[in-house]
Amino acid sequence: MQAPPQRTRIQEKNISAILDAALDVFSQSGFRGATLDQIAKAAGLSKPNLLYYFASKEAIHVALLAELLDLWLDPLRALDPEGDPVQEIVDYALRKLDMARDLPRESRLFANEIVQGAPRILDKIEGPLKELVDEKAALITAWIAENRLSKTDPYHLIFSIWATTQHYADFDVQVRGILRPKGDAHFKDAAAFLSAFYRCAISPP
Amino acid sequence: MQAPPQRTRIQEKNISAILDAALDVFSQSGFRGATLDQIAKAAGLSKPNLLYYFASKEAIHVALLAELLDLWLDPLRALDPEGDPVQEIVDYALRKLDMARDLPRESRLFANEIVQGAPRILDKIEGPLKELVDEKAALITAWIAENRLSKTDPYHLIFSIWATTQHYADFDVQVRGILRPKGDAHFKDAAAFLSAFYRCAISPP
Amino acid sequence: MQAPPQRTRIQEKNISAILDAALDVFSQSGFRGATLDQIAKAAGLSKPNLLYYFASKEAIHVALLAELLDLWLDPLRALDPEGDPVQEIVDYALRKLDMARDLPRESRLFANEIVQGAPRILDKIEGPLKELVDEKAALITAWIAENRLSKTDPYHLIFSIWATTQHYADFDVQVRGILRPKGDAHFKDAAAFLSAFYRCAISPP
Amino acid sequence: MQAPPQRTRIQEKNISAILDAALDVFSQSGFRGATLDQIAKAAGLSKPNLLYYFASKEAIHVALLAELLDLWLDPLRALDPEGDPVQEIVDYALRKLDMARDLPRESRLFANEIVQGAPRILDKIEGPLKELVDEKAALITAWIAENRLSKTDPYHLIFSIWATTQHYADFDVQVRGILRPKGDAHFKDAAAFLSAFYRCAISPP
DNA sequence: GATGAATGAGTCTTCATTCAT
DNA sequence: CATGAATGAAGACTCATTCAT
Repeated sequence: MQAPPQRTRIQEKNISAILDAALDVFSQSGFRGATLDQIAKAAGLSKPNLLYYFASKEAIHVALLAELLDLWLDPLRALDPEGDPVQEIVDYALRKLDMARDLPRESRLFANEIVQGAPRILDKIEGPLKELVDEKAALITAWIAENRLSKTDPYHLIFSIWATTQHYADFDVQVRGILRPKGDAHFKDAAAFLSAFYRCAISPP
Repeated sequence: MQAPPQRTRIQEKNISAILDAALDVFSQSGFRGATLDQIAKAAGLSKPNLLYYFASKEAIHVALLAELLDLWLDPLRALDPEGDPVQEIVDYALRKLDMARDLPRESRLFANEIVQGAPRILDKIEGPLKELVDEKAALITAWIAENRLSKTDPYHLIFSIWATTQHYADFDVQVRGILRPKGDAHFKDAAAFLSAFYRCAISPP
Repeated sequence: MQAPPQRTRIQEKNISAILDAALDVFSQSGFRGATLDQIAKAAGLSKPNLLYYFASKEAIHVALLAELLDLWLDPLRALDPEGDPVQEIVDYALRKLDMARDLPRESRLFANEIVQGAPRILDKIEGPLKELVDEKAALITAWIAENRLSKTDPYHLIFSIWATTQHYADFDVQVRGILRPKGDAHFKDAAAFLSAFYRCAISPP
Repeated sequence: MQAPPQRTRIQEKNISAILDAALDVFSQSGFRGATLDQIAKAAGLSKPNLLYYFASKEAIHVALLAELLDLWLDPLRALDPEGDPVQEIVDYALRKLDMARDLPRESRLFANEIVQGAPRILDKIEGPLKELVDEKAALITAWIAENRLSKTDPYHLIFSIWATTQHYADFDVQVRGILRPKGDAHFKDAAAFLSAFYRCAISPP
């Protein structure tokens, strides 16, 4: 195990600023659409100074994805074998919905990346993500075997939770365009909808 | 009102080739990531020839979106006031899933566009799309009022159908990465899952 | 065998202009020291137009080296097994000296490349060049065996001819600095010197 | 006249390290191709620290050339008016060959510089170098007048010695490419060749 | 209709040098 | 003495678009 590289306060601050700016820009424009100029401006740094901290545009993107993947998977990790199955899953969906509301940039960052074939994160998908999903799918399968959930495919259940919740971040502009002129209120409606929806769909007969 | 310009067979063929090539490229790389070179090569035409048929890169993209929007909304349009509500909605979801399987490029084209704020299609969203959704939401509301569907928010129901079905096209690489080494079989599983899911969630008590 | 790509007159002209400009610039500044701006200016073309004809700066350099290698080796190739050994070798040296006088840019191009480790031409050196030298060295060895030349190492003889003649191109500025204020007259002196020199050194006892 | 600034041991050591690193890098990549980063890394110092000791990249290069010029000319300086002319000249060539073998970096440093027009050392060439060569050429001329050497142009004789010996350092990669798979043995062969060669060419009739 | 040729405006990246401590 | 941080200037290369035929 390697000692964590000691970072000065300036480094800490600038790296943070860069990653935050990059999240802004990458999530809105995708990797190719984003420019270092935009990121530099958003971070309040000069372009070469960006490259003093990160070797390349791609390195920034990769660092960002790596940093956020954990955060992104936390709700699924929190699925508790000891909890009540129906409640656990509904809670999971609601937590994901909260993240879509509170961290839409992060959601769109991943959406952009994956829609375009995940060229910079495929290994993470086929590695740690698959492992985690396999583990939780096994848990759900066990719950079903114990008759504590209705019979459903655990993988597609998880996919549906991702889809229905991230939709509110990734397709935000469409959602708002259709629900106009409502404001953010729709997240409460969505929560009610999804809550009822999943409860009904997975409650054991 | 002007008569539609008479198109020769060559024009017809080339425009088709361009749009098909553009669909390939834009859906995979997004607007900014795509280059006219790629499109020209895929279409088997020279770059200036592309611009003979379309005024600009953006014009190709816009034409493509416009052309596909109708196709894309057909399943929703087909929601039949005269049909059986539950069956209609389940069928709608399944038709959308079929489209995700058979026309993933189209799905990703829209996904790319909307994730990045729909800069070239926002008017369509706030216009024709909103109208159509409003209409069908009213239909669903009516069905609920007649007690032929369980009480749910019609807008979020529609969003959830979009999300859960398009997910299999837009996040295809992630789905496959997690379900590996299965092939395309997962679409059958998804159909079964979604069918049961929606039937359960919307059937009237 | 592939048909040679048909080139239009414009292509012919521009490619020539680029290669000639590149020879100017690369031979004077080396690969790293040369800039596309300089080459473009010398060729009377815009920088992107350069890259319309050659994929990259390196491609120009490689094309140039490839084009000139043949020319560069012609004098050695002309070493005639049927001729008089001493005369053949003296003539070879003199022809090389003529080339150093008439094509100093070409000489310096190779000098620059080889001094820095020949990163872009090593395969040519270890391939065609080595083969040609091996062949001619064998010829010299045969001549020696027939007692028509004095006993000398053929490889080092060839190296010495390269060195002594190309010196007048590669180290031109030094030669002129020392011989100042003479003009080009020194090439005649050099020819006399080398002629006598080699004749004496290789004539059979 | 000012007293030479007293240097601490640290300064002495660092300046040495910088010059040695610079020799490595400049001789391999030329002035433009070399970067301060490479030199700093090779010297084990930080980049700003380099510039504490030398005002600029160019200053390092100039210091290096100046430092080595003396060393480089020592063999010629050693040409002894009291010695035996033929032996003196053959020894000179052999000493130069030893230097090409033992100090190839130094040779390539000058080669790089001179091939590119000697922009940073032209004054040295036209000054001290020319003077020394003039002096030794006069010596050779005197020897010839005394009939102790064959009649040859002393300047071109000196050039040929430079050329044939430095060739083994400057064009090392080509020499090795052609003589492959021999190792360093070729220096012994070269010494034998040059020794016989010059002895024959300059011995009085 | 079609295309070879050309380019202006970017876009990422490098690098010698300076600043601040 | 030493270095982490920062940058202006330049450099290679890209690309949508235009020109000329």
